[in-house]
Amino acid sequence: MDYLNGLNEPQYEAVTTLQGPLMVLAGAGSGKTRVLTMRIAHLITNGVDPFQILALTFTNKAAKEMKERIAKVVGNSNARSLWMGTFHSVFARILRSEAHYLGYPSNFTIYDTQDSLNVLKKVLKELNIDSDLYKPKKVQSRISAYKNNLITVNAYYNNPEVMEADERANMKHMGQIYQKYVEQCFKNGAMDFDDLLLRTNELLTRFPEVLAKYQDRFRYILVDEYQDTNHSQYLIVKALSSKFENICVVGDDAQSIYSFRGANIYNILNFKKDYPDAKTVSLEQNYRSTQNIVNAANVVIAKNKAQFPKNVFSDNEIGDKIKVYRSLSDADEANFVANNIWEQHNTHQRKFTDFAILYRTNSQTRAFEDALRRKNIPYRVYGGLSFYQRKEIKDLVAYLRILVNENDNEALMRIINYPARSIGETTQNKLIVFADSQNVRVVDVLNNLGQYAPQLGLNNGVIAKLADFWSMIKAFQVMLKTENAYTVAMEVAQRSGLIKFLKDDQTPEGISRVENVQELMNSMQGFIDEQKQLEDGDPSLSSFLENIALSTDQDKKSENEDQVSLMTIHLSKGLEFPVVHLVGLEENLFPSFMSSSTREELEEERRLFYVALTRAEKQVFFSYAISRFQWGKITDAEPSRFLSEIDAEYLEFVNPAVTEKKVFNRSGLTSDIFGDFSEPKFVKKEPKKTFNAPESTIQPKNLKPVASARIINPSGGSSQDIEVGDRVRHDRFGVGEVIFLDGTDPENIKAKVKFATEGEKNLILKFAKLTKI
DNA sequence: CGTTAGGAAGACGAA
DNA sequence: CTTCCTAACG
Repeated sequence: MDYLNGLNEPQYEAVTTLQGPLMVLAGAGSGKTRVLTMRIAHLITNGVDPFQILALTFTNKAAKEMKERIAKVVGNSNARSLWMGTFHSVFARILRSEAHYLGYPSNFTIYDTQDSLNVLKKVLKELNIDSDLYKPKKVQSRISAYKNNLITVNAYYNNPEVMEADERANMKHMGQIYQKYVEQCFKNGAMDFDDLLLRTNELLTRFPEVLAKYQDRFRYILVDEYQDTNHSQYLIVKALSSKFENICVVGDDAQSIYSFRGANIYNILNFKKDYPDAKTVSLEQNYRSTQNIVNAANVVIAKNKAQFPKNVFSDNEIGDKIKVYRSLSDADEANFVANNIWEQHNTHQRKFTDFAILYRTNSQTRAFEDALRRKNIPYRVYGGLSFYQRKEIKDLVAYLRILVNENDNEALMRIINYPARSIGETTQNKLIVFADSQNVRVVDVLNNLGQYAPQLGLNNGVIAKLADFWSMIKAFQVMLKTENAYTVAMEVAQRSGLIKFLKDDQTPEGISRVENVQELMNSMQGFIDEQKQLEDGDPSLSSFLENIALSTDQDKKSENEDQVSLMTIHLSKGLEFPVVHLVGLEENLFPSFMSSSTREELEEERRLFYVALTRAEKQVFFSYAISRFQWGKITDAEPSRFLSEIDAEYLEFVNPAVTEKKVFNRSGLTSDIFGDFSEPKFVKKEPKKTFNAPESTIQPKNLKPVASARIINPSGGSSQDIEVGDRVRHDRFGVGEVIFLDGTDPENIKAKVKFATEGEKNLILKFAKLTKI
């Protein structure tokens, strides 16, 4: 049992308490993952069948890593039979095998947020509901809230409270919309993310024999990140564990950051009420960060009211103070960060992977990408528009989805005329209207085209096109019975005309789309190979589709490349980095303007701040800008209140040096710049245009990132200095050389460029979108 | 039927 | 600024 060596006292207790309810309050960096893995290993070495252990993690990547670590202690075959994964993936798997209870096909499609939004938009249109009053996103989040609170359509109509709330919000048609949306998803054989949990609850409550089966199987249940579970997840865990009560939850109330998607911090705060016999263990020693970082984080989080009292501490070195950098603009901030990383890389022997840039919103990435790219610093952006949300990927995936579940009307309508095959809007509408009138699905009409054709009111040419299209799909389906998923997908990509269509577009965007499709094919091949090696692996197409539907950005494996990580704070949960740049510390950005109205919202923002801070091992850099380019114009900003919540003793203000003096030579300003956060008024007096240096007025497109082809979000738009003699690319005129620059007003600099093919052109830099090459 | 230009509206976080 | 949607044209 040498794996127990080296655990501290509370860790040891958490690992060796195997029976009964247990709550482990694990502060940031307190060795939580280690405790979880060792506890599972300990269960197995004490004779528990791994098959009877269910471990719910926050990401699939975490599950995978934990399994590997467990395997090292108890061996591969033992670790393999563990049930381990996210709520969504574990219960999707269970729902597939029990789908018949609910009237669902076992090959149901999983709709992501985008898919479900599309369904909703159609529902709103069909019901003739004004989408100005009923913003699809708003409607979607309300429906999500119903589902997460187990308010089914029936329950909705029996719940005057909720109905009244909707009426007060001027949304009295919500019930109608909700019902239609659920019906449509059911008809499509599809579940959205919330359904995976809601339907699991339905399964467990309506069918006692199913509940009993899984209660008996999962005798030991562990839940990681318990503070971020929602009501629906809470009930699933409660139901499954109620027989044996061997339930171990691990979490940190100070790190609850997902209430916007229904997470309920009271699940963890009230654990003792649910299980009065529960034992509580607190892991308070932080092994990750310096004392300075831990102390600063403690000071901030102490401002929150709703939390367990705790005393997180570090025995590590005291460490550097947190450096605070005040910048003039978002571009300036990005330059500071890039310079800083560059310098530390060169002088302190740090690898690029040691650095993380954490921000509140995805839209902040661009400035940093530009700055890093200009310095040739390799980086990788996590999150944002994820790979699988790209249009070209969704298009190909829609074809594949149809093969697995032809009832998936969303997928069908997406591809029926893509690439264009003359099945236009009019035809599509006729199909839909007709299918509705016959109370069948569009796919049923296609399957019985001969029978229905006379009634459709379409001419023979169009009918032939429909028949062609559908026989192609049918051929793919037949092929799928004998060939593997990769072969079929390749055939689909080619025969559907998708690849050809994409290849016709020779713009850099078009080329990258083809590469993306190629990348999807590669990842599919990789998935198949991986699954084949697993004893219980499933290399089928439907398995692949489920995998990508539930994949997270963290799940994508890093290539072991030396790259700076860029991500939102939400995505950084559970990760750690030697050096963290926490950027955009401004009021209305962080805390977000959407979340500063109530105390609850503000406390969550503060927890988010806490999470960001505690990602760092050695060094933290804060930065904020006093003006920022957003919504197409420059906006003034004040420093975030979180900065003023940290005692000055933990902070150090960095001199912003040259840029500042260049722009501000007015006396007095530079001297008190770092003084007073509480008096932001002088910030507002700053002249706005001064920040608009030439670099921010040039917006070249299609900059190829130097980092690598793996960058998730390589869309262009950047700023850079252009000088006489530079070689540049213009969207229309091609490549040329800058021969003359004219003008001092940054808004209005003209450039004379000699193009190879087009001759000399006078261009206004602001509009010309030149790319330096 | 398909493409494109132009206008309106949208932006916090994400399985 | 970007994305989405509609209107007009080819």
